[in-house]
Amino acid sequence: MTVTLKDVALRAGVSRSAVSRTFTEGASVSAKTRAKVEKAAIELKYSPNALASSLTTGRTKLIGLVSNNFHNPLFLEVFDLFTRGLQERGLRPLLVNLSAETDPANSVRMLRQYSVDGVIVASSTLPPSFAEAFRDVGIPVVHSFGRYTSSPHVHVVGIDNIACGRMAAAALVARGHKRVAFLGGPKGATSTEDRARGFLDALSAHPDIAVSVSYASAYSFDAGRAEMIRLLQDTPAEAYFGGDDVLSIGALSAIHDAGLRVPDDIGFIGLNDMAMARWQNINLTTIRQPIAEIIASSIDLVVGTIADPDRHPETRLFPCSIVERGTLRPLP
Amino acid sequence: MTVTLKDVALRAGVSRSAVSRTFTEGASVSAKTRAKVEKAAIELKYSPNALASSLTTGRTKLIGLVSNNFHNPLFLEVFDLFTRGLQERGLRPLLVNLSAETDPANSVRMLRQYSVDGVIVASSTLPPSFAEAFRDVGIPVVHSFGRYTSSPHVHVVGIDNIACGRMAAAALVARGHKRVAFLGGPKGATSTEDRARGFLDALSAHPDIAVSVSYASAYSFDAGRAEMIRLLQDTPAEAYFGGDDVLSIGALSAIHDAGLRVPDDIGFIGLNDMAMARWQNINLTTIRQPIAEIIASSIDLVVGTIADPDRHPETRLFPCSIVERGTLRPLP
DNA sequence: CAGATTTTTGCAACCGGTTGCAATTTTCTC
DNA sequence: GAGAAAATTGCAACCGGTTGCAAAAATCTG
Repeated sequence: MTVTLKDVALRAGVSRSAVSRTFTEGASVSAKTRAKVEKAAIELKYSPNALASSLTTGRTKLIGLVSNNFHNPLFLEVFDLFTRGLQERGLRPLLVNLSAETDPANSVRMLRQYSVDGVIVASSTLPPSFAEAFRDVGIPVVHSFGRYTSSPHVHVVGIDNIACGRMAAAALVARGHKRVAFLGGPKGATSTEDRARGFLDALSAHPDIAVSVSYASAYSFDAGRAEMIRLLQDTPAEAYFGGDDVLSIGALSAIHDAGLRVPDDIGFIGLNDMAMARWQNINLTTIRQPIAEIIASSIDLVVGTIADPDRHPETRLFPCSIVERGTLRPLP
Repeated sequence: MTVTLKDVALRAGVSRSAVSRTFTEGASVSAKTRAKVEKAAIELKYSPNALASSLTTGRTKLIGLVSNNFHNPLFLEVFDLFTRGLQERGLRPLLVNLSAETDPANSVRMLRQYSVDGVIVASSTLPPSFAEAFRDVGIPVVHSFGRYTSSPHVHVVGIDNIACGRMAAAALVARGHKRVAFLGGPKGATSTEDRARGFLDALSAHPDIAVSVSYASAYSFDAGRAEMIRLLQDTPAEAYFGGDDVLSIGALSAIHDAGLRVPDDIGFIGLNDMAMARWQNINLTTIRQPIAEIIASSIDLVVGTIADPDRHPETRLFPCSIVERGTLRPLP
């Protein structure tokens, strides 16, 4: 059924090595044999078996793409960019959906069985130890959207969440709000922890401003809405920094339903700038995370690490910026 | 660096075959050797190379998941369900992002090189010929969200788009609307063509109702909004059937911005019932497409076809139903 | 055109597994 | 405990490729 090297070799009247060589970049083949082989290959519709060759070359061109964010619309953009970026370099994404799993053991085993050349962990909630589990078994790995550490054990590409927290605080302070709050994502998420830290840190310099913090159970519309509904039962703050965009959108829906107006009664700033944030019916003021750059850089890094496995772990943080839209009142 | 069968065999003091057999379901190994092998395997952290074994078994457990819908939030749900469903059966999704490509040649070549056991084409816009290209080279394939044909050449799992068009028409008719319209997705998309057909077909029985049709350039917020803005320059219809949910949400934003109220001034019904449709700030009346069933059935079918490649092509259509929310006035 | 150089080629071993077969060991039967 | 049946085991060939090496062919040199 399947056409192999041998079939092509037979038909072309050459050795199997000759066939292999015509399909190997930079191998030594005369124009004459190459022609014969290519002719035979086309006639037989031959296409080389990438997995068989991986056995000797040690390269599968398979990249494990591991994520646990299959409910945040931002991640559709992330998967789009990752898959396209990988494909452009001739790499194939093997997708792993972690769901609620946080133990790397299964993913590591599975991706090792498939001899992936490298792994990209795309998650803003998993701890650094997750990606480290891949490094521990010698698989090049980069953690995208991961947490910064001063002495990283694996490559991390993302944003400075602490700085983002500060940036959000500054934006609210600049607008003269006296009661502000952080409505974070799930409490254990590294990104939420860091954003909270930066936010509180920046506000500690403003003793006249009242600050509060609470957490939604997930980076999701429903969780953001539920938490905001809870907050509205008491006296809410004047302005909120939402843990991310989708959660903020959920919170805003609760605010509208309560008959309050945005940004007059309550201001909101999100984080991510996902495509939906600029939809005219959402129009969310937010902190833009440059995901295209993060992803391109992650791919670069994993490719580089495949080429040089001893490469020193690196942290690449990209600057974020505020995108002014309609959920935060203008600067005075 | 990597631990192989031989290393384990050596350490356990048995033959390579014995090691292979302990890791093969249902092979003949004594409890004693199995114990020795497992001990050695654990000590060496051995895990079998799935690709090497695929060479002899002819099974990679790799499934190509091909899609061109990386901008429609519905497809995040689709990818989530597919990846989880495949993983549960021990299958690994190799993701292919078609972007704007509509020629199957590249995907076919690539997925053949990786010896995928089967392919799932997840797209409501690609023509049947796309999936057929896989069947032509002997790869089991199912087209999810594909177009129904009476004598299919490949498996198709999805909904009856023509019936959905009729259902939408009936919903608008039942509400007494006299000027209705279909605001479709991209003109070439099979799903849009069929929905338009069903819609128009059902309305042809109502000569007193004025019908019009137009097309957005994509199943996207921006395209839906742009087309609606165009429509609002003239006299718009009283009620619209939107090609899908995300496009409908875009159209609704234009309607709101024009100062018109929904559903009083203009009614809207979408299609898909993606997660966002039930967000309280969207609250879209829509036709629910049972994606979980479609996906589970697609996986069943591809697995079944891998087991029996001569299986006759099958079309499985799932019933849709209207989900009443806030964008269509209640039945009189 | 002979001899030296370079390029091309095929052989054979190998990558990490699986599997049919025959030999060996274990278990069963009486 | 002997003989037959069943279970286990290792050998060796194979899956579809790649690659070092030496032989063969082509090209260059004077």
